[in-house]
Amino acid sequence: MELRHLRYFLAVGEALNFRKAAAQLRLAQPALSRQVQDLEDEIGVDLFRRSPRGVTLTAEGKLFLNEAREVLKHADESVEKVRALARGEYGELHVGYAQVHTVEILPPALAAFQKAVPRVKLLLHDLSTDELVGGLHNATLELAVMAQATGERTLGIEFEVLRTYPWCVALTAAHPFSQLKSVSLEKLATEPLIGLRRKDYSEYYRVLERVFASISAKPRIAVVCDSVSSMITEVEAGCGIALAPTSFQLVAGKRLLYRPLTGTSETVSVGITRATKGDVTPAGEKFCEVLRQTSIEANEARNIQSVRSSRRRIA
Amino acid sequence: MELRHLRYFLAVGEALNFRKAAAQLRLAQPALSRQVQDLEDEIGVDLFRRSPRGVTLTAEGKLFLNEAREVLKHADESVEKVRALARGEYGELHVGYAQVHTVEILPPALAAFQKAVPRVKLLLHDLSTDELVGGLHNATLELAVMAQATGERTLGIEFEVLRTYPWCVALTAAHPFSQLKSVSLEKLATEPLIGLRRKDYSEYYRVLERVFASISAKPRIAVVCDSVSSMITEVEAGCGIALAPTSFQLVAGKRLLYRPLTGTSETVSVGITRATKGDVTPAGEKFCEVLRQTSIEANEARNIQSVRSSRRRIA
DNA sequence: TCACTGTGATAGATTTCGGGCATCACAGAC
DNA sequence: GTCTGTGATGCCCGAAATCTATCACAGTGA
Repeated sequence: MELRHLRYFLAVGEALNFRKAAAQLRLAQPALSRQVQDLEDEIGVDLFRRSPRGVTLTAEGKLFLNEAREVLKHADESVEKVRALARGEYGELHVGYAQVHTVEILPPALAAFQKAVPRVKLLLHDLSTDELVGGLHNATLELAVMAQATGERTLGIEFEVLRTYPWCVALTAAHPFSQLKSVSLEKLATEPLIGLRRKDYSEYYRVLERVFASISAKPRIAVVCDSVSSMITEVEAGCGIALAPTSFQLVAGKRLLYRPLTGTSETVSVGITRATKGDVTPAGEKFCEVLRQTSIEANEARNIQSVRSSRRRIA
Repeated sequence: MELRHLRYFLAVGEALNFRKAAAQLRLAQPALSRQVQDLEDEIGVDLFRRSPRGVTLTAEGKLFLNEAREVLKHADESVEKVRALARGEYGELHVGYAQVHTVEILPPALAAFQKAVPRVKLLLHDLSTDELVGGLHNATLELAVMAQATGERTLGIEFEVLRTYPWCVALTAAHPFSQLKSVSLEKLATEPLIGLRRKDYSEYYRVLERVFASISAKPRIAVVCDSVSSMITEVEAGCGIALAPTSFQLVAGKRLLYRPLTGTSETVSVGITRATKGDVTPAGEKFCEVLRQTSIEANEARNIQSVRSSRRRIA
């Protein structure tokens, strides 16, 4: 049995007339008769009652008509799915992300992506930097949206900047630095800091040590936190101040105050990370495109805003 | 696209080797390669990555492998269903029945039928005699298990006896007739009877009048009931006695007493009723066969019992 | 009553295409 | 290097799907 048999049977079953069905199929009537007969022979059941006045479906024919319709539909849908997968409009997409660095980038991208390709199931994995890199290496993750990682583990890893955040100092109104317009690196070096656990946030330490090395100092970590949310709590509780990228503000919001850090041009680059020879699916490429697009749009919106505020300052 | 393409693709996708897959399909390798290429061309997506060392599935290929498997399974199952329908092992079967007359016949038949052909969905319709005959005529019902109907409406209706029940008199211990071993027709004619509504039980009246006509009498119906259950209640309440087939005992049980009716050889025949030119499906025929078989078995069991009880009487 | 119409089936010719054979090109293994 | 095993390609044959022409049948209508 071939799909041809089902297509032909379906046409006859719907037209209840071999000649008309044959015309619809752009086929001569005898060919159609023959194929339908072959089908009946093969399944060993009469599907039609034939008479010189036309055909009617038997009970078996009625059942098989629905079945044939479904099988053909199933086959069509299967092909469509594969084509959609190839176009990046269907399938699953595993994307890792770093919570703190992506609060600004990810939400609009997700919204735009779901609108553009609703049939792609986007599976988000909130992981630490090390886990993200690991996931990309072992292909658990296709892409990651995160701060740029450095060091040996990034061999075979590609990074594409979407946005950069300068570093700032997070503190409470009670802290003396809150009186300053900005905090210099030298001043910061004298302060006990709230830091993150080295095990999960090795990148944070890498930056911290690089920045302080530029003034031949070492950071004094007074409290070690295992997550950004506890870091916020610690700072809020007045246990110390924290060095963080400005994206931090979007997470902590008005719970804390923020001051620019001077004395370094170090920034945090946030963007798309992927394995160099990890195969990114069409859906993955599409998601990258959406990320780029929404990032550009967000940057433009921010620039317009900053132009406006500078105008206000001028005025 | 034909099922052949799916079968071939499936073989290659599972073997991940064209030559081995071709051997399994009892086909030369080039033919298989060609067909799979045709499939890929048609859907416009590469399903395999080919190399001189073998083949691997692409992501699209993996998806389509499952789809192909399902479509082929779907097609197979469709054919199997139609064949099962033709064998009477699948489908729906609408059977009407008369509650009172079939308490002995139907339950064992249903059990045996469900065991024999579990994939047939048997739909039972508890209806009055007139509704049953109507259902057979308009093909709502394929078969009915009921007491034999007579009169004009049974034109084009066939009946096959499964069992006969003599008539008896149902009464309470308080009634004087309860002292009798049996009740003669003449005695019954003097009694006010509990009857059924003529509208729904025309057959009952036909019999009643025929029986009493044999002694040139007319039945005195004191109370008219619209169902057998209310008839039982009326008799139980002492409002009168009722003429009923002995199958009645199986419904009313020990709530009432029963005495044989003498003076008539009239019996109620219960069996299979069908429309003469109504097409009975294989499943319907199968159900008839089960009805006959279980009826025979039940009759044999009853005969053995009656032999035993007569032996007891002799002893 | 008899030609006419429309039905599906059948017979034989034709064409299409699925499949077989021989062979090629390639990449590891030895 | 040779050998082995992989899939692809070119060419041919034959099965089978299709086409044309025709038949057989049963209503319809003049």
